[in-house]
Amino acid sequence: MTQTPERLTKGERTRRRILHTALEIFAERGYAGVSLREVASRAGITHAGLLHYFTGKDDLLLTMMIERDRAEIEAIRSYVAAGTGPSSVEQIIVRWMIRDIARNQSRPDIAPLFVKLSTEATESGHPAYDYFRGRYIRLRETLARGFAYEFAAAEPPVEGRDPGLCAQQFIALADGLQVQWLLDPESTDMVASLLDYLGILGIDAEGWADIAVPEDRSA
Amino acid sequence: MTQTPERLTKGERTRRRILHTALEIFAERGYAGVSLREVASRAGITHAGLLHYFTGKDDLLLTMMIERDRAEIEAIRSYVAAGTGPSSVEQIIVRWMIRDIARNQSRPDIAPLFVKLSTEATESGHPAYDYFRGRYIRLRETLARGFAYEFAAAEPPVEGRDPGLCAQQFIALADGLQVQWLLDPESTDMVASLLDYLGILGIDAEGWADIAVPEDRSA
DNA sequence: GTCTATATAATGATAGAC
DNA sequence: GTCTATCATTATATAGAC
Repeated sequence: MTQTPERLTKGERTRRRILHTALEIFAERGYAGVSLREVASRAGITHAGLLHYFTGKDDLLLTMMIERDRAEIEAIRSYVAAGTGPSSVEQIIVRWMIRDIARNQSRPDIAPLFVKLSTEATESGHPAYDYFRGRYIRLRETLARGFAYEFAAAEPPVEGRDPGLCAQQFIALADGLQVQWLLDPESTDMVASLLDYLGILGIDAEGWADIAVPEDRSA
Repeated sequence: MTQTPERLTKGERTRRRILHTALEIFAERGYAGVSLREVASRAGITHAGLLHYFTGKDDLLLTMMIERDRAEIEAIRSYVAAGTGPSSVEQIIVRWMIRDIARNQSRPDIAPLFVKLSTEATESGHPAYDYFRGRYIRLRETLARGFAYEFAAAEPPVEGRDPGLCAQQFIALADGLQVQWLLDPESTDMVASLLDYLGILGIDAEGWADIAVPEDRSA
């Protein structure tokens, strides 16, 4: 389905290396505070070389975000397709997010990026404003269906809670915990906090952080 | 206790105007993405004029944050002192935060600033890293005592919940909701969401957004 | 595919006039 | 108390060599 790295052209490999590096640096220091020269340098080329692949800084940012989203969505789909039980996205999305945050807590990757960029992008006119707006809306919808499923599947079933509101709260909680965790990792257990929230709702999420999921194969 | 604006020296008035303007612009577009020239220009002076009052950009940021904190703490203290009932900070801090967010939702002010800057400052080495780290720790402690009070005061009293964990969740929720609200104000009711969370915990927070509190008198 | 060289603009900061 | 003038640095972006 996808080519193995060895069979990629040199250009394609460079392009991916740039995207990977950009993700790393933007995750560390946001968008406005990072220069193309630095991204390029850490990717082993000059900034002029980088601009051979992307028309500019905005293009790099948005390409990176969209590419990353695509990979995430594909990972979820393939997990569902190969799943041992769950046969739709809403049946695994809440667990997926828990597992995702658990993984990020032990090996930070994309989460700090999203939190930093999403706040930075809240100013209308920011190159990623539309992207993030749409992303949050879609995520909230998907997660709302996930909560509706979990409420029905819970033992006993959860009554009287609005899945949309819970989706909103869950996302907010995850984002906000990320900030506290980045500032003070020792005193912030994101997974425990999220599982506790699910517990308050009446969802027994014991062990959700440990569900087996195929790892990302991207560099 | 404080001098009236008319009696301030010209320099002091300018200094305050700069701080006020900086807060506005940093709240809009973060720290890294804003230039001193822009702050100065919107404050009606040149950037060299601004640097007469602050040693540099970092100094402006930190002075602004600390000054703002001081005003907030004083406001809480004076509310408690003049209070009709509650006689300590922990008895009103949860309600205060709800009211504060309600006010910010109708007239955005300082909240977008804190969310944007706090994420930006999560990188160690950022000029405001230490400040935000300390601020979150203090806020969490204060709020934990607040939750302990509310749990005991609830009807019926709330048992078996960790006030510290709730404080962490409440702050995370407030921060995260702010992001969603900034991106999509129509579909995000921060106050309703927070009151719902308190409701899940067993705290009846009906009307907490409307408690009367003396307004800030600062420009 | 990546480089050097360069154009152009903006930044944080300083010195010193007024 | 605020300005103009200027500096050194860095930025994004382009043109064209190799």
